[in-house]
Amino acid sequence: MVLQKRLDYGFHDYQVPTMPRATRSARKRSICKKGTESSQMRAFDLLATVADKLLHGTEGPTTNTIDTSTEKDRYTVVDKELNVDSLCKVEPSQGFVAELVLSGHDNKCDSKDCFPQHNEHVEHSLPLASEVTNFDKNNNEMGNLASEVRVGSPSSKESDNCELDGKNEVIVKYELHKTEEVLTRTQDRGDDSCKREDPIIWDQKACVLGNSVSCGKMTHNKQIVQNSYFATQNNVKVVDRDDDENSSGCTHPVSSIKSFRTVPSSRDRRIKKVSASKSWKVVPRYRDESLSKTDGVWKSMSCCKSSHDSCRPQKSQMNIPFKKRKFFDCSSSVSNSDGGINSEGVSDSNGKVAKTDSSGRSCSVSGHGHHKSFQSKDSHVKIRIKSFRVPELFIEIAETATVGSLKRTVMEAVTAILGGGLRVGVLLQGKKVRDDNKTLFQTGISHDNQLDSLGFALEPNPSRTPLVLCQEDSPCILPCDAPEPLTRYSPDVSADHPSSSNVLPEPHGNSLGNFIESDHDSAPSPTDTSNHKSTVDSKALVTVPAMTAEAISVVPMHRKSKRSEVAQRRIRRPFSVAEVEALVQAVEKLGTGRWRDVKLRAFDNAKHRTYVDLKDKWKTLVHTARISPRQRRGEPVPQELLDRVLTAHAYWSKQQAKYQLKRQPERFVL
DNA sequence: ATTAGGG
DNA sequence: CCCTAAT
Repeated sequence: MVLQKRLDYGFHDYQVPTMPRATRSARKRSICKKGTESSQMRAFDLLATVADKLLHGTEGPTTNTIDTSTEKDRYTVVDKELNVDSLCKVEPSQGFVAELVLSGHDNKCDSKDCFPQHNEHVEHSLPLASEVTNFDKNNNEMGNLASEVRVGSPSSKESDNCELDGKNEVIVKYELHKTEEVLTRTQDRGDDSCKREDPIIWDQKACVLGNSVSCGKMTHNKQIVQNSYFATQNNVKVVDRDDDENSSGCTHPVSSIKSFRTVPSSRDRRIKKVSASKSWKVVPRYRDESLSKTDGVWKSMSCCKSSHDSCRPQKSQMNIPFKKRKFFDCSSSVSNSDGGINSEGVSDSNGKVAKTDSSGRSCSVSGHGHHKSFQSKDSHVKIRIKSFRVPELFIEIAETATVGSLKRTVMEAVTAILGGGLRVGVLLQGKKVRDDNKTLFQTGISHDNQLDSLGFALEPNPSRTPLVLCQEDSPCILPCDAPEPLTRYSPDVSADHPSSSNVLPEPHGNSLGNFIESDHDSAPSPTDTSNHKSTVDSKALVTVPAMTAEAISVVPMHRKSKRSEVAQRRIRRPFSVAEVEALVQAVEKLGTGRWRDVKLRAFDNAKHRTYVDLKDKWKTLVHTARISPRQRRGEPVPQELLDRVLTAHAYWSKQQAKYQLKRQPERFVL
């Protein structure tokens, strides 16, 4: 057939190259495939939205903030699980819960009611996380609230003497941070001080940073929390997720959000694939440690460790009665136990939000009480997640790497995690919302309802990996799969040596398409690495940005299990003019329909360009050539090339048509 | 493994 | 770019 076809196209003389064929490895991404897709949508839309926000909000700032200097070679972000003291039952499992904070009102909450009874745990948020800014900016109302939180870092408001259930006395200091600051803070000193090279350390000691926060067992301690973090204990929603997986998360095994690009209207977002990556394992910590970032500093707190150490992965539910929780909600935040990520703040479109329930109640938030009037008409639910924490992430990078590369590396790692290594869970009133088919409204997640009790959790995709629980002391490390480092460069090699610093691949000789970049430029596509799973299973936790020439290696820390690769969407690599030129030239010669040959002829060295990519590029080139110049985006392609595209396309289309006509009769005959 | 198309 | 169906 093939040959026949080629002949038809007119390439009688065509010779099959001896070179290796470029193949696009099949990805095994979807462990859970089809069935799940459609079903997961609704609630998932929300999740997707969140994810998008997360990514967007994060990117810039996040990367920028990282400061290598403090770190040695390794940068570790560790996530601790949070626990509520008394409630401590909650075990952190692998999931991460987002903490939602209701925006704003808190300031006002003087009333004791507003505060959580229990200690709060402070969470340590990943720098990344970030706050989703922009969101709600438009709302004035929100704006106020939001601004309180974020803007004006310097300003801090304090509410003192709030007592929580009498147990704890909490002094809350609100500090407003600008988003940036928050992000920025990432590593700074705050971290340093608490930096855990050794997670363990953290547990025990409470780090006190900044002025105010001290961590420790919180139970009856007086704590000062800055920022919105205070809220919480009550709200803590424990996630049962862990083991639940069966029931819960697993429901849909999966999911990775297909694309993070968000559409403005988040609602339509769909999540498509399920990724199987289970790989991302978070290390469960049995300790309750939590870090909080308060002023930019991260603090860790440990709570009730002993009791909790029990390591029950399970479901710990909230001990707190619902009512109380609500109560507490005023304060606004919901925290989660595990801590994967915190998000703060959920608000509905009106700034009012969060308080809904509570509003009526105790929170004396000024004026915000319940103004239904504010509610959005469109019935859209707006959610603001201030920050997400990312699970433990280890990155190893050469000292010689630039800060910029580190930033990118971290960004990539985070993106990878978010994109495929984690799945998002939705918690409502402490319970996991498992039915993805329900609409938000049906679930109760509506603008005027319960936003305060809404939580998001980042959970590792269910992997088969056994969960390893950490022992107390060794909490750390662990369980994770051992994702292998992805290095795009030499995936295979690197796989074996996780720590190996990678390196640039040496440029190979070019073949025809020399101009085309060879792989090394290319970012590691998960695909590439994963393909060779034979070597090891690497999870692509991290991808290294292509542009960096520097050798970077990111290594996920835990490397034990082997297994699956994370299916991740390949990074986008726009075609350069040179590539377009090569493509056009090849197509002119070979015609359309012979993408493998085009690949071999012109892109043999560009491993990241598959024949499918070339075919797609041609498709887009044809489209581009047909639209007006002003509608074109990206790096402008010389008109001359576009003209050639049209010419070649027309020519080959005609050829193909001829071929078809010619064949038709034959078929009938047959 | 490739190709062709839709998304 | 991804995904699928059809080759």
